[in-house]
Amino acid sequence: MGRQPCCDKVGLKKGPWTAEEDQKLVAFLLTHGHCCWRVVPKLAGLLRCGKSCRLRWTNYLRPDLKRGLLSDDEERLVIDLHAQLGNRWSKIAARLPGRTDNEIKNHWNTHIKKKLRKMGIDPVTHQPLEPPRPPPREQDATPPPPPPPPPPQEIEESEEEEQEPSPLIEPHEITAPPPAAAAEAATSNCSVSPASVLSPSCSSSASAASAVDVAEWPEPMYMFGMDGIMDVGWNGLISGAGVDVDPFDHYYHDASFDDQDVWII
DNA sequence: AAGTTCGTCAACCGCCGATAC
DNA sequence: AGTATCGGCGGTTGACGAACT
Repeated sequence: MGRQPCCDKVGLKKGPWTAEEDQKLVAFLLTHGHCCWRVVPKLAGLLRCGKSCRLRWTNYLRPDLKRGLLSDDEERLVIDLHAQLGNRWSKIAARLPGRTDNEIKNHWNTHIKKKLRKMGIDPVTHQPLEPPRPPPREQDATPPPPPPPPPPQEIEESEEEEQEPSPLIEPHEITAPPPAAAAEAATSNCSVSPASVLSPSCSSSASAASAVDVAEWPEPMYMFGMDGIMDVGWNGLISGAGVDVDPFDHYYHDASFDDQDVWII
């Protein structure tokens, strides 16, 4: 006999989260924290499985999350860490406070990977790509496979554990901004007011989740002042003028992107 | 203006190690 | 000791908006 199932998968909602669901989850977690995700949806009054709640919280609702594009420094760090760690996004995310593995993974797949390819860098091996081959003749229709790429430089696990991880805020440390303060925070930064400190206990009843009036809770995208932050992006990075740090400058020092986002060497 | 293609990203899926029973 | 679930992770999907034709 093992543990109880996470969820019965029957009658559970899937797909995009609604504002009301977000409100319920945030209200519950900010009030109670979480001891096990399985009971969170039940206590919070959500028709979701615990796994879905955990994902929503860690990837979107967590108050310590940064939103917006990665900064130049963050991007460079992601590239460096990826060269060392490979697709271990959670390890990479641990080095970037306020960023999630999902966010970094998406950014890598949609932005960085493309840029590296344009530069002739293999995003997997971080080595120069093979130059484009001439059309194959009949004789070499089946060329020998290329030699296997060298494995990415691995960071020693022991060394990694010795290093101090980025101080992400634990659920029991999260402070809940009062709705009014949250609205104010939306215009400044993602800092939250130390109005209350959470306990990880989940012994209280679900009724306490209604302590935060749903009708007064701000829109989740704005509740922590997430949007509009760090909207720097590649335009500032590649335009040339006034660029101090280029994540790729250790690949090609005499190259840049033009206005059409085309790599110029 | 309408249709199509492309880019982005939130969310799901499935696997794995740890662990409760 | 064996079994089944939890929590976490990485890969993938699909909805949606923007850009293009």
